[in-house]
Amino acid sequence: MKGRWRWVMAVEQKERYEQSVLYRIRHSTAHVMAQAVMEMFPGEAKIAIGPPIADGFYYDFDLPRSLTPEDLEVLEKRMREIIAADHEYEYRIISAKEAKELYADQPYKIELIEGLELGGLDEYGEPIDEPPEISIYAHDTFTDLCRGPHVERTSKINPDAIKLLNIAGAYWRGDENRPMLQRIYGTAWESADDLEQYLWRLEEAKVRDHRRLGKELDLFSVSEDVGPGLILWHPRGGMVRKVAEDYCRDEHEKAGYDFVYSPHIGKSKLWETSGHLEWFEENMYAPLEIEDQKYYLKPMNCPFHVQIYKSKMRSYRDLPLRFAEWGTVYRYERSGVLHGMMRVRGFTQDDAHHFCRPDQMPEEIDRVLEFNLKILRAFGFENFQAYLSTRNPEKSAGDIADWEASTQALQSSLDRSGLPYEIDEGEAVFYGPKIDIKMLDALGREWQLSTIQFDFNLPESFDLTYVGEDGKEHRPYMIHRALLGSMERFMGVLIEHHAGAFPIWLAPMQVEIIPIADRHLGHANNIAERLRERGFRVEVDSRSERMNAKIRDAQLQKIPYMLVVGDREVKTDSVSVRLRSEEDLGAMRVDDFLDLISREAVPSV
RNA sequence: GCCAGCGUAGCUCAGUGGUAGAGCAGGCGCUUCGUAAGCGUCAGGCCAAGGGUUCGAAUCCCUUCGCUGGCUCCA
Repeated sequence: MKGRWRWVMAVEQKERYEQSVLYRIRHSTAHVMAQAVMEMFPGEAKIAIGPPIADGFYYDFDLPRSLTPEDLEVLEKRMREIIAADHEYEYRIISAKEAKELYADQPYKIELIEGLELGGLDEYGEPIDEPPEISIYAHDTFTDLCRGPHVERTSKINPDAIKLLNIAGAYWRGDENRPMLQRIYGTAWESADDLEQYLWRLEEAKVRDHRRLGKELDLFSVSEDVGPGLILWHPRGGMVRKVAEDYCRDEHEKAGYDFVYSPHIGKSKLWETSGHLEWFEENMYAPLEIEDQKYYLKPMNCPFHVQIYKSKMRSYRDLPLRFAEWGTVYRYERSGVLHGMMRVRGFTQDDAHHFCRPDQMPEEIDRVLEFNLKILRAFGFENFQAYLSTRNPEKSAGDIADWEASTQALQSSLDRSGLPYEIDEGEAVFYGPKIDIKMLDALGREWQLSTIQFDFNLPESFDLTYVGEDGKEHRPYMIHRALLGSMERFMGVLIEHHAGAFPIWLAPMQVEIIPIADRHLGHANNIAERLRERGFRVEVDSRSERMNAKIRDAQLQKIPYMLVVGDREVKTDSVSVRLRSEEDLGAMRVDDFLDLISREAVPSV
């Protein structure tokens, strides 16, 4: 549903889609919808573009008034009539002049035609290679500037397999300085069953939504009184985070990282030197005045780690140095972009900075990439998409030659890793190119977790040096990296990925002990104690409720193990094990259960 | 930030100009039960906030705050 669906799909998948019947159906349905909208506002509707997207299509319009949900029903009804009339889609290649006459009263179309005519810009305003050819597709009263392809006739669209979904604002050509258009999103499938399935999928996605699960499982909240985009971690969410962090810290230690800590604010001079005030100020909060000095809340941890590096002379023998910190940063994000835990204003990065000699750089990138994947896999992630972000000409510091060399270094490392990746042109941060690893959320939106960023600018601007074998000063290279990204976003993605049923080692509560009657409480507490001694997270449901109710509640809380204890279990020092999958493992001795959970409550490998 | 929609009890929601409701959750009793909700009872609300229209506003209008879906921007 996101505009960037084009990049979410792998290239081959995208090409296959563009040749599919479904693609033509959706494209044609978009035209039918546009016709219905034109009829609703005769002479007043201005049409923009209407392409197929991942699970449907959209069309952008400039209209005299705002559309309402009721309008969608009217439009949908009219669309079915148009479809039923079985109009043919007629293709024609026309000259630019002819096209301009045809769309004399359609300013957006005129702009598109001029783009094609003058210099090969496609409908998104992006450059294209092929020589542009202007073509139109017409059916019934509607003629669209369009390169197709379409179905032959409107009757190829199944009237029971289309649905208009929602209305949204969208800037013309994605530029916030240009007019805001009204976008109608719709979906179209080959069969009513497919549509049904798709709608069901949307409902399913809502069930996995981390904001809903966050409430239901009591993991986190956002308080209006604290402020938007500021997360409060509840005990259960906090436990998941603690376990995740503990694991990561241990792994970092094994991987040769040092742990550092840094403050939340720093003098303006620091941020001037680092370039943040030049390049990142719009994301930084207003400074605090302390004794006539301006201090800024940190949006990144790097300048502090750089200062630690600079605190003494470094020898080539000391490198690489790897400073890790779970550093909490604050960034101003525009109010409309905030989204649960996924997009917030204060977050804790599992951040680290590597300082190394130029000759160590390739190995250092290889290592961090490998370490990165290992960590993500431990949390049950298998499918991610890597991107190589290249220089943004309008937002970059330093020499172009350095940019090229470092981009090349990252790319070779990606090639060596065998990880599939795509190039994100112009998406780099101001100080260097980066490798990003992204995950999809429940609704198919992608979120960036890991980032590995090359930096040749901070070593320069802070004049970082090490003494080489030759006794002279040399400039180290620097890598910024965050693997989980931010604990907040990671938690959000983790919740959705597992639909709230965390892997056993991460589950905030691992075992619920369910005594059948009060006389079984003693045995229940005894078992709980034995499990706690072994480091497991256990609680006894001692409420005056029926066993069924206790099971239901534990099930809803997605607690991995429910241990039912009644007369039979007390007699034999055993427990009846029920899993959250609803599987009933039957009775087993407490010691056997301890073996079971010890085997299962571990990170994936 | 922009376009649109929404904001009623802790949660999910009904109420659309005439005395604020339900279910769940919570408190208190009773119940002691074998794999997804035992029964009863009590309490809980400045209807997001502020202003206006009206004899009368949860309901209509305006402003602000917050949330949701997009757009732009980003970990």
